[in-house]
Amino acid sequence: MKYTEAKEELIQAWGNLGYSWGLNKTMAQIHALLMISTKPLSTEEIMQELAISRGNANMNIRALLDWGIVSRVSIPGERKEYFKSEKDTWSLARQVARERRKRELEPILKILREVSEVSNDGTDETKEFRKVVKDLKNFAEKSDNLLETFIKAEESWFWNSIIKLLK
Amino acid sequence: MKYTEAKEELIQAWGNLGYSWGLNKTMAQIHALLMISTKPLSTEEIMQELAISRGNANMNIRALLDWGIVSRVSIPGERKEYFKSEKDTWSLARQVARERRKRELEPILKILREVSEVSNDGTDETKEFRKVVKDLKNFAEKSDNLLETFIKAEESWFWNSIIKLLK
DNA sequence: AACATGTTTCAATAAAACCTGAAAGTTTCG
DNA sequence: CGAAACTTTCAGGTTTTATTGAAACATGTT
Repeated sequence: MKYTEAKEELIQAWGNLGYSWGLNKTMAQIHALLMISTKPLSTEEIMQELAISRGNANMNIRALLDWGIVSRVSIPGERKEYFKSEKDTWSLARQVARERRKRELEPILKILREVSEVSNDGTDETKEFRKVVKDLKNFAEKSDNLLETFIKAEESWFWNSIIKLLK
Repeated sequence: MKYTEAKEELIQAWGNLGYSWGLNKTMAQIHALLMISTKPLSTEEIMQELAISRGNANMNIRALLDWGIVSRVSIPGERKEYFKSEKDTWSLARQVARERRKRELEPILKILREVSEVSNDGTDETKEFRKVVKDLKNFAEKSDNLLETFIKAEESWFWNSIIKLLK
């Protein structure tokens, strides 16, 4: 397989995967581009490679900075801004986990805590509701702890434990 | 907090969460409804509760059946079909993990395996590309194994191991 | 067969998400 | 200051995705 073809395909696939991780397609594609680039890229270069507009490039780069998985790089003597991606897959995953925890798990936990205060009026509906919410809360809290551990863990420690688990 | 209010809020929140799990909003809301219902519901009842059309209800119920997290129930003497959700949070999570693995992780693994065959022409670009792909592949494979274990695991065994991990 | 009861499909429509490009804004430097 | 170099914003246009509702389809029942 040729390089340009492989590159094309990876960017495409990354676009889809990123999408299911809560990024959007373009965001994920910019990220893929930066992942495989040997050097930081400017907005200009990104626009060109992906054939997207300046506004689009700008907005999605900002979103990536927001997620904390891309950073600005200044090159001495140049006024343009350049961008590079965190390349270590492990830190990348940790960062994504951190964001998703903040954006998704925490809000639902908040709601679950709120609605678990529903007044018990003795009807079956309420009883069932309380039961379901309790279970969900329990699960969500366990997941939250697990995620937190993941986020804080060292790579080697984590995988070693997991490998033990898998055996 | 009153029941109807709590119910409303939970359905709303579940809609959002479900969305970030790869379901769509309505699908997730139907699911929430079935989770807290004390009895199986008919299409009619679902339409009413969520104020959605028949077509919409039908399509999303089908999608939930497809994901394997909702099942049909027939009530003797009734012609209508009723639906109920798997209520055990743990099996639910397992089922979602199973589907997402199939729908997301496997496709990207396939691509990663393909593009890792990129011919090494000695340029820096190719070198970097091969390195990145190798790392990603490694990570994706580890995740795949972990997911598989999760999917196959017994609840108690899994959480016990995790609790040990967390300590 | 005609009817009643329920389910599925799908073309049209509506809503949401996304992208563009030009204009406005900012920073740097002579 | 004023111009050049670069970045950000945002109204309007495009694409994608979700929803409706009515017609077609099934499956009994009389």
